[in-house]
Amino acid sequence: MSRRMMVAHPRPAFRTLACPMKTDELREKYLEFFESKGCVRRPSDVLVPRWDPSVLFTPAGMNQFKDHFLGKVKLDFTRATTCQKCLRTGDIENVGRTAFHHTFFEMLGNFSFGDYFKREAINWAWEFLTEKKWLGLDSARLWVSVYTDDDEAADIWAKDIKLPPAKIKRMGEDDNFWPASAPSQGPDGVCGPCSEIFYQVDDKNEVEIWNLVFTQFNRVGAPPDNLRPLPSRNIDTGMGLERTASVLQNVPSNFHIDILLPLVEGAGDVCGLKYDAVSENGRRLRRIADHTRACTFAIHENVYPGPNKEKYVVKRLLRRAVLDGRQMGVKEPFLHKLVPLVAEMMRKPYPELADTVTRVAQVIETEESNFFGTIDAGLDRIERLFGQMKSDGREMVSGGEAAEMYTTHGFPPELFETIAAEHNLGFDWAGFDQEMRVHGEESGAGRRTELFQSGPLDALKKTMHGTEFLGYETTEAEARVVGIIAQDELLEQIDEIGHAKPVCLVLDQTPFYGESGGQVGDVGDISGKGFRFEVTDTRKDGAFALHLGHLREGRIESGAAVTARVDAERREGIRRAHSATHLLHYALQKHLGKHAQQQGSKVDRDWLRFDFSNPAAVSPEELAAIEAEVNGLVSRGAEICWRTLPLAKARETGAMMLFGEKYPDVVRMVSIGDFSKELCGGTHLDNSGQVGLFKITAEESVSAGTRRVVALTGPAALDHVRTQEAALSEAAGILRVPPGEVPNRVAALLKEVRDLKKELSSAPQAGGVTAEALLAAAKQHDGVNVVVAEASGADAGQMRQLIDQVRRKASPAAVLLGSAGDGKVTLVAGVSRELESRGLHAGKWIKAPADVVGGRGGGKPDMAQAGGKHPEKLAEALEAARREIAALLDK
RNA sequence: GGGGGAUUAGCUCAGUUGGGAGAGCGUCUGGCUGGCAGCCAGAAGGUCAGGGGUUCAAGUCCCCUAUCCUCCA
Repeated sequence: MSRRMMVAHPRPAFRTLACPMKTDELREKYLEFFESKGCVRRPSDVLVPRWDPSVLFTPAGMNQFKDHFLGKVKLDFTRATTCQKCLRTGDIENVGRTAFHHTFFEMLGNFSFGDYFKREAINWAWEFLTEKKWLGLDSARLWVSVYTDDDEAADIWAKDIKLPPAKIKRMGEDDNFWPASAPSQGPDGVCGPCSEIFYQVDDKNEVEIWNLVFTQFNRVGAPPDNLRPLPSRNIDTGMGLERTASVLQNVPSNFHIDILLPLVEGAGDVCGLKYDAVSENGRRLRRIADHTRACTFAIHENVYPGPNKEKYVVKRLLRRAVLDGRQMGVKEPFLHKLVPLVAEMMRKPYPELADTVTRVAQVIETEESNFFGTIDAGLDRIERLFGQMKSDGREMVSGGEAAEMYTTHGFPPELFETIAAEHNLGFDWAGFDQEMRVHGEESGAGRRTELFQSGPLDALKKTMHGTEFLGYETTEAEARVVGIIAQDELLEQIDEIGHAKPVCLVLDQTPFYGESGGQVGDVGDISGKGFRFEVTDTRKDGAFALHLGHLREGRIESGAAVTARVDAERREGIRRAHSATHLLHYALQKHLGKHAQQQGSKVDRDWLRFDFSNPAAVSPEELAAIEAEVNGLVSRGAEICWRTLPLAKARETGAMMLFGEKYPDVVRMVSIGDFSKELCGGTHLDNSGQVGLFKITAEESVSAGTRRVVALTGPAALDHVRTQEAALSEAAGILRVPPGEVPNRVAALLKEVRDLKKELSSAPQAGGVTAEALLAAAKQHDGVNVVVAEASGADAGQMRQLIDQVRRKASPAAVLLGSAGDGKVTLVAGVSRELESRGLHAGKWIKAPADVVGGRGGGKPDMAQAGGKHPEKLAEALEAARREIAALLDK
């Protein structure tokens, strides 16, 4: 993206076209046009591609086709077109400042996988842009760029399109190559030149609206001669939806198109301001609109604000937008009010947003409140800091202080600066930036995973669609070995018994369930002529089931016929837990409300963990009701069945589906009785009665707004109940009461213990020594009551109390007590406060006796404490104390 | 994944070179009082997150664990 297109401030909107094309219309026309060219229209991929570890968010239209481009999958089609929702944070600083930067945006694309190439891509782009039937843009305002030595593309623009040479600019690899600067700087791999199409708005402003990427090379190493032609050349184009809409609608900023302007103005409404495009607040409102849109989509896909990865991005976007509001004077959560408007603006292409408006708004509101809380806590801290600065005579908040407030307490520097200015104090931005750089380095630059990974399965993926799953009907089946993978390599055979690392077998078909949808993978064994392989876990890679385990006997060759046997008893437990999970999901929604949607789930052998959204802890009463509900459904013996159907049909039936989850075109729907319908690939019971018993064992928090329930089924549930029962009856036995009386008895015992403790500590004497007795033994010395005595059996606390009593009753007094026991000596000394002025110091006094017993000590002037290791010398120590106090008083 | 911070009464938090566990709010009791956080007096309430170590002595210093907050990747 070139920087020339940036404008400091968008001009106010003006409309000259009588009936400019709506954004929704543009999106539809684009897809329609490329369908007419033979492209298959595919839905937008999810915004958060959990299957792709190399990115946090979908950054471009081609992302969902990575494997297609690399020939890693068997192709069902060779031409495609999409409108893809994307999120990028690379240029986040520019959002709101320029006319064309977003975090969230949509990209219109057409793609060719070894099918059409430059000529078609260029001709069709031009046709779509200029033909009256499509966009009908004035061709005089269009010009293009091509890669410096891409004569082929330049030729097509010149000869086919008949663009004059002045309108074909040649640019270098930093502008017109993908990835940028790839020839000289890498990375190695698939790459190619590109050609950009610009629209000239006026004398000064231009907009890049379309980028055509021609992936035709494989880069190998450093130049020269490092670009090798690819046998199969691809097309990857991206047209910015918002940019093109701004051109069509003749508005100077993306933020003023029909699907964004209402949102910007709405942001003004919830902040109590009128939108003014050229003001500072205008910039803030645009940023709020953008970030809210981005977060609404991300949260819709169940990415909640959190401490790392994509969750952190959402959190940062939200807080930035809230800060903008706060800087404009808003002191209460407001962002969440914009969610319905986002859903409304995006209703045409993404109707599903409407289903989650309430939940998304609630998540945002919670985060807003948290952030306001963070700010309030920070304000207290800043108040103290300012006080300190005033007394130190400092007038500038240092970078270190600002950075600490930000990195440790989350207090935004922009707000810090504002508040400092209100107190007539400066703010050291340069120092702050420096500190943040250091912090960033300390946090370490995380290794980035390679964009295009290759694996041992790639060869298989080119020839097979995947492993056929037979596990719904059976736990045992005949199959053929199609792949053996050990140490990341595809092998023809393996005969090493007891490989240290697990080996992976791929079969053409299998009864083994690979871990997915929360259900754990199956275990069991795979055997054939002369060998046995123990399966310890089953996972999935795309449509392939990977049987992980160890060879126990013989030798396996690729192509061998095998019998695959799942541990059927374990599978039974998993089935019970999985069906019970669906029952629980239903019961939670019935008792807590529709918002109690699944957030995550783990299904193991007669054990399940279920996370769901709920604002607060589930009360014990509600929990009991939910458990009873599930057991009621179990005893009803409802039939469980499943069928496959098109995704759209499934949605119509109202089946439970997870928002933002990537579902295939044909889905499997599991129904229990007439109440539960969920899209699910897991293995289930035939009848709900087979669950046996359902027992909730825990309810806890996972993160803000999400609760977790852990439960057991079948034999495990029964075991759990029995264990609890046994513990209770054992306790009852010890207490010699019936089990029902245990709580009362324990409460009574606790009270008794507490009362006895209190009685003991408030006893007027400790170790047989009383304050009165000590007073009686007091010796007058120079008008001071001096008491030095042994208080055997008293601990330090009790001796302190005794000293206090003596001091109160016979001030002025100097008291030192000692007690011996268990190999050590404890000494405590105290003097009346008025004696401090005579130079008396308990801490100094106590040193003399402490020396005698081989210890040290110290304390405050009026009370000190010491200890030693020679109990037998206590008497000697006390004598030393008497001498010392006499000396001190005589001074 | 890394850095910083927190964890003390029901809640919000103080707690200085290691040496008597505190405040405000809330609760309870008694008294006073026409109001908007009523006022006065008194009381109850603590495994200072858990575990280990250093020390005569640890809320305080060191190590480990857990949970939470926060920034960065």
